[in-house]
Amino acid sequence: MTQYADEASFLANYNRREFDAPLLTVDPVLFTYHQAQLKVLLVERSAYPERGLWGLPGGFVQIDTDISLEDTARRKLQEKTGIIPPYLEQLYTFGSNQRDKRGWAVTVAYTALMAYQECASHIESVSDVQWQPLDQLNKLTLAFDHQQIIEFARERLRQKALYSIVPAYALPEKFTLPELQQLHEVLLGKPLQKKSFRRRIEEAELLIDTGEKRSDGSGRPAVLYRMKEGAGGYTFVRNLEE
Amino acid sequence: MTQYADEASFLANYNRREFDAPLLTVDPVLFTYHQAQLKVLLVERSAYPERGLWGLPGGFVQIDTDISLEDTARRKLQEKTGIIPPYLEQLYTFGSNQRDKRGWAVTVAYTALMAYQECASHIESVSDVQWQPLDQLNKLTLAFDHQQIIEFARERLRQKALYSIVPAYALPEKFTLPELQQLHEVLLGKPLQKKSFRRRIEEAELLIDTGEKRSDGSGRPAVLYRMKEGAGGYTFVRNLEE
DNA sequence: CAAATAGTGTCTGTTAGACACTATATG
DNA sequence: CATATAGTGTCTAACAGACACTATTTG
Repeated sequence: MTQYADEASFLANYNRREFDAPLLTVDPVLFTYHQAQLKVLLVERSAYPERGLWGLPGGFVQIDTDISLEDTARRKLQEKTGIIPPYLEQLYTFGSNQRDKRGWAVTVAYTALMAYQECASHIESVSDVQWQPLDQLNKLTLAFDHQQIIEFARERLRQKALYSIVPAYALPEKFTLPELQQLHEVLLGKPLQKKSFRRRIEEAELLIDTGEKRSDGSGRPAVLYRMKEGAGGYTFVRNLEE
Repeated sequence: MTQYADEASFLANYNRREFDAPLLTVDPVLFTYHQAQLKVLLVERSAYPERGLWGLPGGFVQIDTDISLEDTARRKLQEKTGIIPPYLEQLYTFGSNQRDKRGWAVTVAYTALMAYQECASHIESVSDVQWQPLDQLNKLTLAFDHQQIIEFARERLRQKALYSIVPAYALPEKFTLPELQQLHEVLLGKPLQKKSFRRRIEEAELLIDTGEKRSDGSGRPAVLYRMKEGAGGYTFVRNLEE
C-alpha cells in the first residue's frame, strides 16, 4: 500500500475507481390512496438489466448534481411525476451480492407519499409510468427485489398508521376525517372505532378545520381539514390496537 | 449509449468502474453500558483521510467475501472486538458530497449493543480501540461526521428505551431489573418509576428468572434474569413518559 | 437494631375500545 | 318521511404514574 506524506498528497492521488465497489442506487417507493386502494408508482424499465419489467422509479446518484441521497430521491420522483411529494423519508438500505445480476448492489430506499390527483395528468401522458394497486402486485413480476422493498415499505407505513397520521400525506391537501380513517383501515386491514380515531387526532390538535365541507352526494357532509405544520412528525404515546 | 441485443450480452460487457460513483462504507455504532455510563466503541484511524482521528469501526464492503451489508458490519465488529454482538440493527444511511474530503460518500450505519466485559480483554490488548463514554464525546474531534452519526444512534436508542427492552443487549447475559432500569434512566436522562418499569416487563413475560441472585454488598440481593428469545423484538403498546 | 437496596400493593390519571346516541345531508 | 353518512356522549378496560409499604440483605 502506498504511503503518503500528508493528507493533501493522499487526496491529490486518490482514485475512486481504483477498487471494485457495490453499485449504489436510490429507490423511492411512492404510495398514494385512490378509489379505496393503496397504489404504488411503477416505471417500465427501458434498458438492461431487467429491461421490460416494471420497477421502482429509482436510479443512480449523480455525483455532480445531487448533493445528498434525499436529493437523488427527490430528483427521480420529480422526473417521473412532475412533482416533489410532500412526504419523503428514508426507509431502509438493501445491499447484497444477490439482488442484481450485475453483482454486489446497494439501494437506499425511501418512502414517499402524495395525493393521486397531483400528478394524474403527468402520468396519463406517458406509457411507462403507472399507479399499481398494491393488492394486485402479485400479478406482476417486478425488477430486482423491488417486490420485497415495496412490501417492506408498506409494512412500515402500516406501523405508522398505529401511532401517527403520516398516511394523510397520501391524501389531497384538504381531506375529511372519514377519508383518513378509511385509509388507515386499508393500511391496517381492519376497521377502527370512529370515536377513538377522531378523539386522539382532535385532542392532539393535528388538523385545521378549513371551514369547508364536502358531501359525497348522500348523507351529512364531512368537514374538510388540512394538516397542521409538523403534524406528520407527531407520535401518539399509545398505539391503536394491532 | 451502446445498445445490446439481449441481457446476456449487456451483462458480458458491463463494467462497474465505468462511472464515478459515491464511496460506500458501513459504520457500526457499538454501544455498551459500564460503570453507570453509556460508552461507544471508537477506533484510531491509521490511514488517510482523517488519519490520527478517532472514528467508528467501519470500512468498505468487500465484494468478494461479504454477502450482505449486515455481513460487513459484523465483520468489522468482529475485527475490532473479537466478538459478534448479540444486537445489530440498521440505523440510517448518510450520504452527501460534503461528509468526506474524497468527495461523494455514503455510509450505511448500524447500531450494535453488547456487554462491556465480553471484549474487555481483547480491547485492552490493543491501543487503537477504546470505549469512549458518551458524555465525554465533545472533548474528542471525531473523523468525518461520526459525531453526528453517534448522536443519531443514541437518539434512536433513547426512543427504543420508551417502548422496548432493546437496551438490555448492552448488559451481560444475566442482569438484574435495577441494572436495566438504571440503563434506561441514563438513556432517557430522567428517573423512572420502579413499579411501572418492572410491571410492564413482568406482564409481557420478557425475562427468565435464572434462580440466581446478586448482591452489591449492601442491601437486598436482586434477582438475575436472562432475556427470553425474541424479547428484543417486543414493543409495548404504550410508551413510557418522555 | 439501622441502613441500604429490592420488590409489592394500591390508588389515580390518561387514553383507547365499545356502542348507542344525535346531527345534517339527499331524495 | 326514510336512508345515509358525519359526528358525539359516555361507560369500560388497560396500563402507566405516584408513592407508601414490605422484604431481605450487611454490619
